[in-house]
Amino acid sequence: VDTASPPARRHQRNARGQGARLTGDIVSGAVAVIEREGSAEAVTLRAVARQIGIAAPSIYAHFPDRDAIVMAVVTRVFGELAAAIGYGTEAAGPDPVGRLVAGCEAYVGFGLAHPARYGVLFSGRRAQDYAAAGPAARGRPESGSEAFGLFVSAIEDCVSAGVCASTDAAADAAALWVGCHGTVSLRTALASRFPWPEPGGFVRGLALTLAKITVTEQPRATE
Amino acid sequence: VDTASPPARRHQRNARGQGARLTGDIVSGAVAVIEREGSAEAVTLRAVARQIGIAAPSIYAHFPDRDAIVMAVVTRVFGELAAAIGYGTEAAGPDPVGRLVAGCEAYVGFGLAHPARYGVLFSGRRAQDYAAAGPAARGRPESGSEAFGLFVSAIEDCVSAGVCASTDAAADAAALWVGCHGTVSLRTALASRFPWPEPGGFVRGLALTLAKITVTEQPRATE
DNA sequence: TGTACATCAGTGAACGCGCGTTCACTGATGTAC
DNA sequence: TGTACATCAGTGAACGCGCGTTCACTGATGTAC
Repeated sequence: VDTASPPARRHQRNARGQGARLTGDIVSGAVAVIEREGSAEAVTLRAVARQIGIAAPSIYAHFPDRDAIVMAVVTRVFGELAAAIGYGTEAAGPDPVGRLVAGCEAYVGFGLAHPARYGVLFSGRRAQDYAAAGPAARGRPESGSEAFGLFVSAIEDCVSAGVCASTDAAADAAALWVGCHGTVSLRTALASRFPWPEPGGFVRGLALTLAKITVTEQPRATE
Repeated sequence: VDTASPPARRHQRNARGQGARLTGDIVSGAVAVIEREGSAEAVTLRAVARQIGIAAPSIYAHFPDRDAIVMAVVTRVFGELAAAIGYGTEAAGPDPVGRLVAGCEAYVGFGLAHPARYGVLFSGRRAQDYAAAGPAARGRPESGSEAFGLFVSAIEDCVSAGVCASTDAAADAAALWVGCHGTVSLRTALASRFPWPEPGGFVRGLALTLAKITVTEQPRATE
């Protein structure tokens, strides 16, 4: 592997008072390294510094150590994942079943489209602690719970609409999350070496089954 | 982390003609390192050598490089997993639904009991290739498929017994595998930071749902 | 308007470490004659 | 029964590398007087 790639281009010095911008650049550089190398192990201070064209010690003004960078990456990627789910859900229209299915498809779609980034969320033994307790997560209680909360409300909406037999939204949301995560994780790991059913229908079926949906086709509810 | 632990004890030299025994010891040592450090990243030639009390270069007589050791570990652990599933299934008795549920519980139980070992199976981007194509896997076609095959036959047995609505055993076995793997992976990653339902009932419900079981209590079929 | 100074943003060289890998080797054990 | 030799199982020192981290520093820019 061509690990020691040259320093791309020299990072342009930030203006006085704008030094904090480099913090974001470092996180972006770490994500770029992860995407290029395929794993969070590749996030070293020197690799990140090369990626964005700075000297390695410059990072210490922004992060106390390597783990803090990975922590910030986890927080950012959890945000991207939640945004992808939210976007997919909104694009699906008003039908709660359609929204739930679209949210799950968006989750799986994000994970399969960005396997390295997705993997960072669950690879580190302590990644989840970073996401919840790290300095970059100030203001938001638990990044991991954001995705879970979206699953819970999707199920609750279906229950309210009378198309879902769930009596414990939290438990069924956990099953839904397990299904979506398992799909991404297993397909990514075993890749093409396995005769997988096509993801589209598979995820839809998984979502409808695990969420205990009773009426799949919901004709325009009000109008 | 106390990485550089002392060499435990000196490995006793194998008798003439028994040099191949060290091959197995190296794999066992690698598994021990993984269990102790929690990740396959910790498997270095020197760490494994320290673990079993040999000099690092001695490994080259048995494995061409580091990756080959990890490959052999993956093959061994896939075997352990399949054995655990088989044992759980057999202990459940003759009822096909009970056997299917027990197999899933054994899968999840193995994964939660040995998270580091289980993680090796799916962590490396190429771990699955090792399991199928590596020299240590000679004679068995695809280690990963072993677990999958057990899921398929469990579903087929339920269909034969008339207690399962599955019309595509392979697709439903994939869903079952996704559910079991997702449970292990997500619970391991998020650990106690999340209000998980207790594993027992959760896995049972997941298995019955995903396998499309129609009759859960099967009174002694014949007798 | 000038000038000394503080601060900011970031650098370059160096340290000690564990790593994979190579090399020439050592010492025990079996075997041909 | 002896002895030279081949083989086996494994060693110890050394290499060059990328790493995290430290240290003293540089040069631009704003600010007090």
